[in-house]
Amino acid sequence: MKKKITISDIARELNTTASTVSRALSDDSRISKAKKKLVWKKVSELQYQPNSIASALRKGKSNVIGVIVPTSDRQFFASFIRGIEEIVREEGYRLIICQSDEQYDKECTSIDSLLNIRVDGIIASVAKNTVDFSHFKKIESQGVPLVLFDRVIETMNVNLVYSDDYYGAYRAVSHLIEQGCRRIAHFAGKQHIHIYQNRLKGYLQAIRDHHLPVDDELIIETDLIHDTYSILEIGKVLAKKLSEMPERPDAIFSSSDFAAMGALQFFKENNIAVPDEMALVGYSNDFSSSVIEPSLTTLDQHTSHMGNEAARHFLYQIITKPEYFKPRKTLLKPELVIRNSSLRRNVIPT
Amino acid sequence: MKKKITISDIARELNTTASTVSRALSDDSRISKAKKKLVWKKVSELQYQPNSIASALRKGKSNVIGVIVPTSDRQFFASFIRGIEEIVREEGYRLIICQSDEQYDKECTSIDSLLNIRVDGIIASVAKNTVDFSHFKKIESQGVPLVLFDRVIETMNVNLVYSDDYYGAYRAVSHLIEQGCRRIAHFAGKQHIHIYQNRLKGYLQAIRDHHLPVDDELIIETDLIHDTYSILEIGKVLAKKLSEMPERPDAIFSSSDFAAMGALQFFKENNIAVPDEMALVGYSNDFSSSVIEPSLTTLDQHTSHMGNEAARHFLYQIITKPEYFKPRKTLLKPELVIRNSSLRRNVIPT
DNA sequence: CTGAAAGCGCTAACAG
DNA sequence: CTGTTAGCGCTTTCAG
Repeated sequence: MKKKITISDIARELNTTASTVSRALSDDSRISKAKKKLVWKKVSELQYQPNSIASALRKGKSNVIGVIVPTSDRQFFASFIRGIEEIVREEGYRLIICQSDEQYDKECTSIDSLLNIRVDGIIASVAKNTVDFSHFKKIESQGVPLVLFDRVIETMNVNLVYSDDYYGAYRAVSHLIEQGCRRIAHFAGKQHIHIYQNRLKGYLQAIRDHHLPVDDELIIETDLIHDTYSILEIGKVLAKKLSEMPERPDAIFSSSDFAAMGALQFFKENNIAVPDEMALVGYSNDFSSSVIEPSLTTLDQHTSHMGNEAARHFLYQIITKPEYFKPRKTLLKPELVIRNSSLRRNVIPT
Repeated sequence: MKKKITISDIARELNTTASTVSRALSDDSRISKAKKKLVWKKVSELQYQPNSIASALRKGKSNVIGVIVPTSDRQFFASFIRGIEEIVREEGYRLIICQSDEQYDKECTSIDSLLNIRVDGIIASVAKNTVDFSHFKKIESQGVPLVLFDRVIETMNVNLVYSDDYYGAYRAVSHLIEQGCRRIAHFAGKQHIHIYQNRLKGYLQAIRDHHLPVDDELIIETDLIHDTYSILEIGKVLAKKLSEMPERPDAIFSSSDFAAMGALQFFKENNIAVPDEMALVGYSNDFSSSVIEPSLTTLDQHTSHMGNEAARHFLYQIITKPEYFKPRKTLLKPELVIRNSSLRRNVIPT
């Protein structure tokens, strides 16, 4: 381990003091151009690396934002993160990403570590079975800006960025009805999670608004948060169940792309024509939904845009005096991407 | 912003000193059980958050590892990161993830920031058009442990974790030949990138070992690093080109899953039967490759295992005295996942 | 325009 | 078992 060279090393070589060097480095107006030149020269000569730990300690500001996601290996969260980065990078912030792996206790320890390293803010989506929110309250009480996204806690008075799941579901189901579907099943996620609740509500409302009967048998609540391949299997199992009903439904609105794709695979294997006998709509617009055949109609949540918004909320809170600050909520409209799995008029290419 | 409470606040309230509290918190054996109890109680009472910035400054150790990836929204990198996390989390390390977005200058600034915050190590995959490596040399010269993965720099004497691309390609092409293919095209990535070079070599060797002629026309070098949807398009264009050849090839080994899928889509649209008229093998085992139809044969690189290895290399370097340390290189064998796009004996399900 | 000095919060000799 | 002291590297008054 090389000896790290510091600001005072530079000062010594230049027969000046640490404070002068510090000021030169931060381009302070009170330092002469000449001196700055000298300092810069020495800096590169000695390969000086500023120590932001020391600076952070002194300034009480770390210039890092903590991001907590349930998992980073989903396109959804990955592009969300990218969306944050786009915005904050030019303001000089770095991200530190923590994965809760959908576990409450990992979520807690993540928050603790982030608080320990004195992040300037936290952007988070809550884990699937988190029901107690005291750890999030703690962030607030430490005076650290917090923005929640997607799986938000609506009762908390913090910045929120989320997608209008009610609207998305309503839009999806209306589309299916327009396509002539009359018995529409719904793969619903666990109802303690807000987004799934709202999607169910949207589904119900659309059915009712079109004067169709609601059949509880067609609403299947299941845990849609697992690794991709497992959800695919879940989709297959549910599809089988639906296909064996005496009065088989003619469409499924699934709260997960992957469950929809699993169902689609089941139907293909069992010669149930999609979309003609069974139309399908998924949720999230994962890349694979564009590639499966027939391609899957789904809802795009403009995730990287969500990330942008979350970042802006953070920046806004940072520049606002606490006494004037009011949390902002952004609700983004998802967009229905219509593909072949629901387009009855279309010929399905094989 | 609440006043942050410190170790000395606790000390004061307990009529003791900061050092005692510090020791109690680190569970030092020299502190009495009773005192520790008291300290712990106060800690939770006052909602004390340890300041790891201060601790890091003092100890010269941050307990964070910097990870630099070209992009995090690819399954490949996402699961790699997850693989690192699995291993280092229990050793108390956090990750800070930087995306170079395949840009040389972002890569440089990422390295600088990481060095500035005094990370304990850096794990990186190099950006697609990075040709100058001085920024990586700098990491070494600062005495910071470095491990390179996937797109490594073989000439650097650091820890390396990569996949045996030569083997993967050889295996893929041999498989195609076994399936009866005789004119096998290759979508090659840009040849200044090592992994693509090795895949081309593996392709060539397999062809030669089976006494087939090498036809340069069938080897198409193209930039395979873009966003997913673009590569799909590239695949379509290349497929068209191949399909118009007087002597049409009967198989493609693509260095990218997405290009292979694009080609597959083109062939389906143009009634060229896959795999019977045209067999396909991709690379990376992206989820979508299992879902497209016919499902795509591809090479799985066991990415999260790569992440595990990278993490272990880092930990090994950390515990080894610099004078005894020798960089380790791990070359992992990819696994051919045989699916329908190359299995001629199989019936293709529609 | 520059320097001296104090201190961010914690840890680790060293001393008792 | 506990306290004293110094200092990690930087920033920032305050003083000139």
